[in-house]
Amino acid sequence: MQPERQRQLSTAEERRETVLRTAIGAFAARGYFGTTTTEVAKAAGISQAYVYRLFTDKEALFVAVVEHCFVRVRASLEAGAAGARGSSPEAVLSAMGDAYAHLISDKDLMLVQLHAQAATVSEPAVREAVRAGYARTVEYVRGASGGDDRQVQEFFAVGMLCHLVVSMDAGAVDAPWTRTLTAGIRHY
Amino acid sequence: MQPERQRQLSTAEERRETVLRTAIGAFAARGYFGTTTTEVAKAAGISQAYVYRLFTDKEALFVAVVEHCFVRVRASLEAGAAGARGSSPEAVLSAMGDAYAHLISDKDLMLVQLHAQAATVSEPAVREAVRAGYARTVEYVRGASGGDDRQVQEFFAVGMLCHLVVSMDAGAVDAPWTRTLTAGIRHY
DNA sequence: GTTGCATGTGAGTACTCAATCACTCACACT
DNA sequence: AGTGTGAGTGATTGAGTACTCACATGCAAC
Repeated sequence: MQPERQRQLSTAEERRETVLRTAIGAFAARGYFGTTTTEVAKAAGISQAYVYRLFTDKEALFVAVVEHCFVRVRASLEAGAAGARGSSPEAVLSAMGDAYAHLISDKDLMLVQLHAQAATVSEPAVREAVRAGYARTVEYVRGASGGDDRQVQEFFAVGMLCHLVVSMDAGAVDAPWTRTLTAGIRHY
Repeated sequence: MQPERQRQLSTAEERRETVLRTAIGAFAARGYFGTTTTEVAKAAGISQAYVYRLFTDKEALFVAVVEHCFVRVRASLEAGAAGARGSSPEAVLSAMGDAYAHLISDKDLMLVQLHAQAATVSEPAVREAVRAGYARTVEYVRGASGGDDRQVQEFFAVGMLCHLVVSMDAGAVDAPWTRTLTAGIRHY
């Protein structure tokens, strides 16, 4: 027998990544204030006490989750843009929008962004993370698409409208007003 | 002396209105989960116990606050539209946007809307209130402006972008990315 | 002025939450 | 086998939390 990987303990770094991944699902439903560290621990399959060995406190945990979300969003935009390199700004923005629509077909990622935006008001650390996340994302979208201010702004405005539609689950309501708001918004 | 109003006790209905008005400021900072009923009581100048005589529970209180916000938003849009009656859809939408910008120069109203949107995910009663609020608002904007689906959708997309900008306090950050996001967004 | 009812509160209850700590166990290395 | 270190947990704590209830007070009508 080879000395194949058989240990039952993970490294702290692996655990941290597991927590970041699974905590998205936990925070998605009830946000920063409404989600307990016990729920996060359960989602990651560890004890609540151990959460505090991996992250200094609940705020640091949430901030790490938010940063993780922004990284994933950017990765998805990059993948989308890669398929339309050299095209017109409109085409690149459309490809990015499409990639993003795929990314958030699982709603949790988007919901965490929404909750982070709300928590921003009272939690300075979260505000810094969200600002930094949008700063990088806006500049990336501008650079990769070559679009002007107007186009980039519209890209994010539509993204925000998307957040509204998803949070209300407007897709589940068939009415003129939901059709107006969701018109042309891709979802998979 | 006339029998002028001199009583020190309010009617329950008056108190309820006071609570709705002042609770906006309380909920604005930390949202549904993060705000305590004690804070709401303090803001209204009554005891925490009495909050529960005026509203059946915290959820009903928050829902009432959210509905109150939507009423105020609609009133402000109506006032804006009144000043541009008979003009082109673009002009009416612009007047509405201007009225809304004035309304939310005090950020609390907008922040409550944002927090309500977030709470929507896990609180069905809040979801219903938010859906009903947007349903009426979308139809009002459509009817009063005479704009088509595309214009109405953009009106709300810009509104959502506005929420993002205010929640992050992007106006306080002077950088290319904030200038891109806030370009053309009125604030007073 | 006393009766009846609505307004309003102080002092709780039962519970949950973030955070801590003493502790056990797994593993690599000698 | 022995030892040092990092992974991981059960039990607990102290500070809130939503919500309740017995009781007080204001006020109008008779």
